[in-house]
Amino acid sequence: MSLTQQLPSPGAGHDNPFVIRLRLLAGLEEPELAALDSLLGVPRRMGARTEIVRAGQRTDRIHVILDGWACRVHLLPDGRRQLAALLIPGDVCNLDALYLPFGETGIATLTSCSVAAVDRTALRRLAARNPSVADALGLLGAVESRGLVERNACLGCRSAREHLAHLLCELLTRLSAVSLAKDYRFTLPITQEEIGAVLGLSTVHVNRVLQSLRTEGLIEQSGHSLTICDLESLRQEAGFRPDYLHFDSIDRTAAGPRAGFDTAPNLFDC
Amino acid sequence: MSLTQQLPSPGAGHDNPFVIRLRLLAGLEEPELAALDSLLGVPRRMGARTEIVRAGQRTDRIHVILDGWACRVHLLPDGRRQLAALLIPGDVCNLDALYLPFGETGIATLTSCSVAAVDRTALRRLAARNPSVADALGLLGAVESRGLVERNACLGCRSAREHLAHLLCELLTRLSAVSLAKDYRFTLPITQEEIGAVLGLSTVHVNRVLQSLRTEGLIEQSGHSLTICDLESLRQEAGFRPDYLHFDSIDRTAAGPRAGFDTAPNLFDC
DNA sequence: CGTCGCCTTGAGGAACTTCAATCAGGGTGG
DNA sequence: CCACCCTGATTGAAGTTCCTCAAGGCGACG
Repeated sequence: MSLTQQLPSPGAGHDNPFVIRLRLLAGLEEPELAALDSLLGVPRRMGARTEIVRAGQRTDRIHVILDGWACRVHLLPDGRRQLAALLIPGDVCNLDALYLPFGETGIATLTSCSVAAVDRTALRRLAARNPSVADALGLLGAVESRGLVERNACLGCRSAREHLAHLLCELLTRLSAVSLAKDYRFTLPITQEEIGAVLGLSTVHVNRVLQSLRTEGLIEQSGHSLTICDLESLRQEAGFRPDYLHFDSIDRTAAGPRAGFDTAPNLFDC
Repeated sequence: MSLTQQLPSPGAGHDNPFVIRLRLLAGLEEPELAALDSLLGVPRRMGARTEIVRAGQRTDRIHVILDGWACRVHLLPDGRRQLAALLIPGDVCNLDALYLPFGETGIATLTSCSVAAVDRTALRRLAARNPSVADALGLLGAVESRGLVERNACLGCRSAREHLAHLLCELLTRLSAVSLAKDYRFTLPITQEEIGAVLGLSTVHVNRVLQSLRTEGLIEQSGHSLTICDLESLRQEAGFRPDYLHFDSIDRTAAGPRAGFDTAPNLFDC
């Protein structure tokens, strides 16, 4: 689970969580990492709750979170909003803007953030010249898509409790990968209302479910710090399988079928 | 809305709905279309409700629906299933397998289907040689991702009625693009249970909501044929905006901000 | 000390589910 | 041709989950 020991490696910008992610996910090596790092402009500091990309507006830059939390906000015509993703350091905010510079979903910070950006045409040119960059981008997109499918399943099938448990498991895993969680503890710097917007639940209900997880000893909260006391139970309840996050996709590509699926039932016999 | 008049054009396989989609979406032209068409193997005929790709198993081929309906099935560890997408002629089933040959979601036919396939490495090689193919694949992926985000919003924010109305609007639009809908009428060859698995609702509830749409004269059903009697009301209720389907992305890329978004409120002021 | 944002709690209601039974249509075997 | 069966649509009734509204509490900050 702790994938972050092999970090030390010389070169520019390797404290950069985006670089960490690319190395972990896509196995990118030195020349490409440096090229990408140099395309990223100077990080911009932004306050909490400010827009990075406004919904419906053209974007010619791909944004990357280096520090802080942000989210993708999908606005419905009548004003309701669904958070389509929580973005943590290392995450690309709007990869789809590489091909679709317009969209109904915006990007906004949740906490104060440090955000870097790449021009989309510059990135596409780099990818066209450099196949392993192209592959890395393809992988990033595919993994993002998997995450969306998983969240769909959460929204469609899972109860509020399962869904919240799933989110916490996912956050622990993702934050661990960029060294932002230790000993099952991490900072959860967002409000219950925002959690509700991710889960498709009301604030009140999020509160009650969190509370029940707390009183049952599955998690502990103090201030903005959350610790998962019983990961195994939480994972079990959530039906959480970290595979879809693909923090180890390199070996995976060469591996055999996944454990637990060898005897998977026919799709229509369940 | 009828985007399919300019079809006549010489060349191989242009009755192929996949080719139609690629032309519409990515503006691909003759040499690339022919190259793609030649990579696609001989279409395979498959019966209704059979697996195309089993969840958890390695896939080295990208599948394309040429005829019939299929779906992406996401299995939860405990056996519940969520349909992550309905696939109609012209749709790519598992584009993400280009980069991630393993996954927790399978592909299965719903009706009898004709399905073609490409080897993933062959396709990647073609993309590496041919930038406009690479762009087309990128676009396909981005559009798919947009669809997932929209469905997330449906599952998270919209009521059963809104969600169903949204699905019907979406289907009309997508089917129209491949000439499978005429006069607001199309064939809906799937059961209410399957609709429920898409919407995250029980069969019984789907039945009741469909019924209310029918009695209010918004839609008509006879056998497997569905006609939308009052598209405007349906669209209004659903909050449906076809933009995310990107059937016209070429012009869109060059266009200004979208209508209705110029005055979009701040993400946090709603 | 007052205010503001956020968490918490209670009560009542709406949306949706589950269970169970019935109905309608199409195909099959006799 | 008819009895049978199987799938899928339909209906009713009872129960859960989650929502809305509304009020308090608590800590941070000016």
